[in-house]
Amino acid sequence: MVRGKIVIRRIENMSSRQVTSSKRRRGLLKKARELAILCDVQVGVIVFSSTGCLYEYANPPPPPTWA
Amino acid sequence: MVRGKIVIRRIENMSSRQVTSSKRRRGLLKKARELAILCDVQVGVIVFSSTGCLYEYANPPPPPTWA
DNA sequence: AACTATTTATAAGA
DNA sequence: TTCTTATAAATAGTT
Repeated sequence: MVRGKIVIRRIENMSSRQVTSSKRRRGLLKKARELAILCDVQVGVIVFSSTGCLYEYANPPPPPTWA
Repeated sequence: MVRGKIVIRRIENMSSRQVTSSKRRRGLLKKARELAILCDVQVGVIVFSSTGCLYEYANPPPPPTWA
């Protein structure tokens, strides 16, 4: 995408795969947050990293109307 | 972000909110797919639109090693 | 739905 | 891993 566009294919080099993973994970969670706020929709994102860590985003649903 | 940057705040106009929602939803799902493929991680995304539709992306987990 | 001017995301490098 | 920077990608406003 940047200094030479890339092809969407598994990155073989492990260290660059991890670097890309953390960068893109941040981007994905940010986009999820923006979509939820801008458009007032419920969004959930989960990412299980290869190191066994869980990263997630979820926005709370609106309160029930009977409350 | 584009012809005048925007603030991340609920879009009040309903029709533009819906347009933005569908555009950004597509972008989010694409990013999720790219992260999963490039970095070989498990990703799940769900979006509940205000019209009651469900949009999702999930990549299958790797097969169990004992198989 | 298509276009396009800009902003944003990000690959590579430091 | 965090910062920089050049460039690809996403997208806000318009048509």
